[in-house]
Amino acid sequence: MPSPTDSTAPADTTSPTGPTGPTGPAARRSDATRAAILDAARERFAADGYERATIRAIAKDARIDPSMVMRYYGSKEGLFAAAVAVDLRIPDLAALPRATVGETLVRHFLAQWRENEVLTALFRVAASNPAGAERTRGLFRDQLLPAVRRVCPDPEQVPARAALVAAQLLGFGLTRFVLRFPAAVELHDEEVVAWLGPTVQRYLTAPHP
Amino acid sequence: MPSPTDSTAPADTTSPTGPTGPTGPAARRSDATRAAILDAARERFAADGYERATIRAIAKDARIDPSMVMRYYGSKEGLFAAAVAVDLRIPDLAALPRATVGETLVRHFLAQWRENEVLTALFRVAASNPAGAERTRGLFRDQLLPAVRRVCPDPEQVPARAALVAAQLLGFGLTRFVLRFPAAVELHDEEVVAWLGPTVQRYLTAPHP
DNA sequence: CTTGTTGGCCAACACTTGTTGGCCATCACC
DNA sequence: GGTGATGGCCAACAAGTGTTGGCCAACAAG
Repeated sequence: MPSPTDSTAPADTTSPTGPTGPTGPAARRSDATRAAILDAARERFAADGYERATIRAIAKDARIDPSMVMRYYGSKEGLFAAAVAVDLRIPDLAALPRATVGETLVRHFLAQWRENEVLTALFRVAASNPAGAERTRGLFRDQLLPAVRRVCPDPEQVPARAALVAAQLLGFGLTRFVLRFPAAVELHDEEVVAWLGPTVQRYLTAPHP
Repeated sequence: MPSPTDSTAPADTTSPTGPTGPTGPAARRSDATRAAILDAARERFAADGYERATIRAIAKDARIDPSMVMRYYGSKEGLFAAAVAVDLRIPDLAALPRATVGETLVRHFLAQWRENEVLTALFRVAASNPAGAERTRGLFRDQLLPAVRRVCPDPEQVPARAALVAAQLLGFGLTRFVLRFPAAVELHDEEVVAWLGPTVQRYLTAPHP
């Protein structure tokens, strides 16, 4: 499986737009199309899940031919991998007042979930697609676990505490953004923070019961 | 959409096994096959989700012809509806010591989830299938909401508290049984009760923050 | 102007899906 | 024994899927 960042497109040996400027690698004419495909893919995966988000539908949304998707991303799996490359940008919990880590995390995840439909796409797919599930486990392992480690002194307890935090945050995201329980949708963000904040705080810092 | 209990099979006007006994409606010769189909369907839906759980695969598991599935359940949607008819059997929270409702609920859901793979099937499907999502909203509305109402005096707060409970319980079920985060799988049930019990207790009985 | 590369589309392939209709064996009942 | 319903399978259909290869226009380099 190709990494999320590389494409299966022909290697860019020579830059058609002249020498690469100092601002980054050469911008190709097709970059706009590539981005349009990724946007459409995220939207479709978030709305329909993996199987029903067809390449034809994604291509139609991006206003290009389905075969272009294959040329740029190799396969549907490659497209998915590229579309849901997520960086949670979890703040450094060790740099915060210890009593506020719970509330901070809840606020952060609410914001992330709302502004990035990629999370909805990822979890919708993860529920019924092995590759998607593996991707979420990677997220947990590589991003949440290290963050929790910064706030929990006993390394032995880190996985359990991180799992509890994940269950709570992911559970609320699921009920609100994926399953769309009306009661979860209608809660104000401040209420959510007030309820979930202390829970996450306890999972992170309370002594093992 | 047919109700979960009725099938699209030809109406049983005359009982082939003689007059109906006092133990219930006539047992038909095909009942074993019907049950085998439902079992196989639950297993496949739980393992693969809606789209990849093909009727052909389900029929193969049940050792019958795919066309039988159509005859007995009308369509794939009808089969799904029949396969994931779930009764959570939530205990009457008003009959319990008020301080134990949280722990009781957590224990109850852990048991339900483990012994009934139907929950895994339902939530796996719900994440990417509108009909499945609607089904989970019905579960929330018709089974969890009334249970919470029995323990919460203020009707105005019931939906929010129920949503929080659902988020926590469903979130853990998701991480352990659907996404299979190792850290969530390895937690002992008693640890889960010790951590989640107080959370659910607070969501149910603590004063509005 | 020629030439080679890049971006793009069209048409098709091979396969799987849900679904349907027809045919045959079995069994209860007259 | 006849007869009709019931349980079951086989073969096919139409639609939709991911994927592939070939063709064409635009444009930069020589």
